[in-house]
Amino acid sequence: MKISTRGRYGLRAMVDLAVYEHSGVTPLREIAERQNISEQYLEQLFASLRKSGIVKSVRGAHGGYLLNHAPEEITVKDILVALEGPIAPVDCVLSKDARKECDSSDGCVTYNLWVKVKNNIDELLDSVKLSELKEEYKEKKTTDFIYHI
Amino acid sequence: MKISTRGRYGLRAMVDLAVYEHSGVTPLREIAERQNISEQYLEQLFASLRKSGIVKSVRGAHGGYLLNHAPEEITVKDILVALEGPIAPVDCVLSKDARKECDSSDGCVTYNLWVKVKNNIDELLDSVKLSELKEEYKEKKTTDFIYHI
DNA sequence: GTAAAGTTGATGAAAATACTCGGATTTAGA
DNA sequence: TCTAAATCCGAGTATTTTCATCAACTTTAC
Repeated sequence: MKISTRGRYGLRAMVDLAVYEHSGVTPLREIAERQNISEQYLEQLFASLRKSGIVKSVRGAHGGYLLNHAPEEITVKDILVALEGPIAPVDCVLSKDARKECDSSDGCVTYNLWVKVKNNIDELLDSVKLSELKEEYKEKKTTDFIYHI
Repeated sequence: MKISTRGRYGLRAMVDLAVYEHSGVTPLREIAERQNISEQYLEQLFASLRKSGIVKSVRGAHGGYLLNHAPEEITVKDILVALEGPIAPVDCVLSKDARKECDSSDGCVTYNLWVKVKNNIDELLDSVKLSELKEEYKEKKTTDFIYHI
């Protein structure tokens, strides 16, 4: 029941991208440096994010990535789903097909439980916007600054 | 963000054990047959369940396993934690030590989010008792019976 | 034209997970 | 007392997932 590094790194990178958005496109090299994540690994993650329409890319020299929507309109769930696929404790809650695969010798007594868990997580992840994490990040930076005087 | 087969199989096995509890000890062979899970794999799972004090064992011929508490007093969370370890989306929400390991170059902006997710799941899994799943199972069986007339 | 930057696919190492095997120990009952 | 049925235990294997790297290619600013 863990979020993989794809999700964790990717979310951190997205917060970083949102924070530095005002200065135009951001090349992965910068995010890699600031967040201490391998640039080539970030390439993989951003390929997924781009295909999901969460970021857009500008190719060529001085290119990089941009948010494709305002941070208020991007949820944590959007980002995690793009990176990890659907968030579900078990596959059978995702589709009828997956449910059929289920070895139903238990009559799926646990099915309702897993549905509840999935809905709970979905709702929570959907309620947190990228903009909120962005503000938190900026506050944190300020606090660090004051602290180090 | 998946529950492993340890958790899924183990939970099913526990529901089975609860349903057939009235007839005394239940050997793994029976659970394995009814639930279609390898008996040897079940041995591993029940070793964990026993060490966590959720079930107790009776060795020797005509031995088997028993619930160590009433089904009303066993929660789904108890079972999953015994089988999979602590349920947390990321390690840093589990202890101060784990948090220190965290590569804090992001100032842990995502920390609060993960704490919320963990608490949410914890609360939900804690609220569902084994007795509820047991009743669901029995209802399901009855329905199946009527349906097949 | 060239250097910077994104794009893509292949691949490999490491870790976690799922599952098996063989044998030791315990115990009820013939 | 012997045997069959169980748990108990440690190791070992196979598969899958995760993490990361590399190389070749395309696009574009200057």
